[in-house]
Amino acid sequence: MTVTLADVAARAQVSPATVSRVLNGNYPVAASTRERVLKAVDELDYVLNGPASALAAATSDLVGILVNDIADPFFGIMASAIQSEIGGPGGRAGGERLAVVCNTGGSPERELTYLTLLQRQRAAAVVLTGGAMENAPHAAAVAAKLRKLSEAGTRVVLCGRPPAPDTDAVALTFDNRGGGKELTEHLIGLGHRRLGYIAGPEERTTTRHRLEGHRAALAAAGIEEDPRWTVHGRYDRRSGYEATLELLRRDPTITAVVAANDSVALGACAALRESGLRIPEDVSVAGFDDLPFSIDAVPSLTTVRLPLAEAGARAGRIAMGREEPPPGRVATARGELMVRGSSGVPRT
Amino acid sequence: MTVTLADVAARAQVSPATVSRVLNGNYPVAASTRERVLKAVDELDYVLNGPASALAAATSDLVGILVNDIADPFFGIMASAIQSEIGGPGGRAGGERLAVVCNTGGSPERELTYLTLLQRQRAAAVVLTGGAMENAPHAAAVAAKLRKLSEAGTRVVLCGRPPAPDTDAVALTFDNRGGGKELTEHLIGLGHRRLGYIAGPEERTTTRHRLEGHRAALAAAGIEEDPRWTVHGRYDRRSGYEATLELLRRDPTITAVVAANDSVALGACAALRESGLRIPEDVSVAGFDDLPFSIDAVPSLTTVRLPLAEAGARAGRIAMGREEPPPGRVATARGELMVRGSSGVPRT
DNA sequence: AGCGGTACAGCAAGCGCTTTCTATACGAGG
DNA sequence: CCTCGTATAGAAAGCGCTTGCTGTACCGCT
Repeated sequence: MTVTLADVAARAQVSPATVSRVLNGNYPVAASTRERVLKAVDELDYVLNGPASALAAATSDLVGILVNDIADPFFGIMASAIQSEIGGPGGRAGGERLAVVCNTGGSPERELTYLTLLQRQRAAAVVLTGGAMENAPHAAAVAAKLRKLSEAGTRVVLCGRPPAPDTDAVALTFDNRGGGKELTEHLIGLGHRRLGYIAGPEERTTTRHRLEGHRAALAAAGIEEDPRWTVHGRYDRRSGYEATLELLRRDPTITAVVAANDSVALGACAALRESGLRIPEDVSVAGFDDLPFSIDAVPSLTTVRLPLAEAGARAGRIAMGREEPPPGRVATARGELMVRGSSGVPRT
Repeated sequence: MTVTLADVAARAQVSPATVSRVLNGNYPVAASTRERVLKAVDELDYVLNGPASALAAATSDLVGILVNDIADPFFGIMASAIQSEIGGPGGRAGGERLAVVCNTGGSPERELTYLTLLQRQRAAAVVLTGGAMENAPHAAAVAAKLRKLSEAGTRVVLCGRPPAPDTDAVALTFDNRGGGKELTEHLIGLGHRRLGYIAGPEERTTTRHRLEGHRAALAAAGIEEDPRWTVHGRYDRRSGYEATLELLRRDPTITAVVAANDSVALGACAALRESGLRIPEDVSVAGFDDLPFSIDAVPSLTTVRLPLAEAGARAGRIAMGREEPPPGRVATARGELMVRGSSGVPRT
């Protein structure tokens, strides 16, 4: 029924071993033989059996990319960059690899299950993107899994995620804390003293770091934070909308809203506008990430640009063993403050 | 080194066959034995070898999802919906499947290569999303590939993509033509007579269908189209920005810009605004897709909502054999016109 | 002419699992 | 008490490929 290596070998009048070597191309094969084999492959329309070769060679060409939310461009951009370096089809790399994107939906169990699935497939590498859960048992479980994966020869890279202690995973992190601090400093510099903060989900490293940066800036400026000024939500627009309304309810005198990310910031803008407030005349708004649509908002969003594509590309190269891991296995990329129209001097 | 089925069997004092049966759970195994095996699996931290079982069973639990651009929420939303139904970890489905998202970047070769890779992995199902290339040789090559996949038992589903002739792929298409027509009719109804159109890349079914709908509406209203009014570009914001500038240069008197999709529309808005034109007082703008950010634009975007998530979910279920394919293997979903702030009555 | 070396090609032993077929044990029916 | 059906476990034959090792020419050299 299906064509096998043996069929090709028979047709080319060589042994299966030779066909395998032609296909893998790491062993000397005479040009004439190679040609005969290739011709047979073509005529028979032969397709290698992936599982069989993975089994025999004890390696596979699968590379897993874990993302929290595939519908969120934040992850899409990173995934795209990673994938382009993985080589996949069309990539610069030689051996074709199947880069697979797995959507965890931010759920710890799914994250773990995907890691197991990847381990089961004997993946060549795994890249985990985005913030990690701060739940201790889960973090430990993930760390254990990552250790197992490394042991089995799977390269593990964290992209936009803090280092995982007790593993030999390479981490390319973002300086979320520094970015958050800089952003809030900018607002304080403009004269803002009452700033609302819409944080992401709790138990997320990204959430915590950005919030810490924000608070550090407030503290440095001698501003005492009012607990009413912080609201937690999800990393989406809807959440930003609702949280802003809540913020306005709690303290209508705030002059700035700092959002967990750009999507949230957009939701915040919508809520402010519907509440009859002008941006930035009445309230300034700031986001985080600088996704492509942020510059198109009206007014365009003041935010912190994260080198998503660069980090992804680097993560991909490291995962492929095409670039040396950074010294100490950890590298931190800084964000860049993008001051745009949504932030201004507060009314006095 | 690595734990195998045999190790588990030894530890549980049973034969490898029994362990396999416990793990696959389709053969009667005494409760006491099962428990013993499960305990051994747990103690040894055993993980099934995917390739080996795929080889032996001649099936795999991989499901491929092909997308044109993973960084584009249009695909992200569909992929997310598909994946949630595939079962993956956490899904409602029983057997765990690895849903993998492959990013073709809109390149025909990559599309083909990914299909081969998936074929090589003996994927259980493949879902192709988004518009197809209209390049004849390529379309034929893809159709041939899809036929091969079907023959090999891989279920093939097209989501948001026109049917592939001569294959038994199930197609869930969007009525891009009808949506385009309705959108333009709306603008004409408002009084517009000179409408610019920013189309997507040529040789893309989506592009062609939307454009055809637009033209059908013009024709029906007796408006003769000026060739200067159509500009082709990519499906991204940047392209919309540039195309709009070009449109304005060619004919500064247009009163409406219809974009290939929402991202393009946003770019168009930016260009118009920078050109000192108000939306919709001076120029109306319309998009397509109704992505989440479209409602947040200022003014919010008039567009055509496509049931991305619904179609994706259905495609996922069909791919899993959990839902009957539509009669005739083809179903078409209509878009819904969303009239919002970006379209209005033209100046007279 | 005889020798070692090089360049290929083939043999055969698995890789770790699934599954068909066969064996065993037990309770029920005659 | 013997036979038979039922329930459960094991033996063993692959699945299709890779790869270490073993030939076998053929070349250049002394």
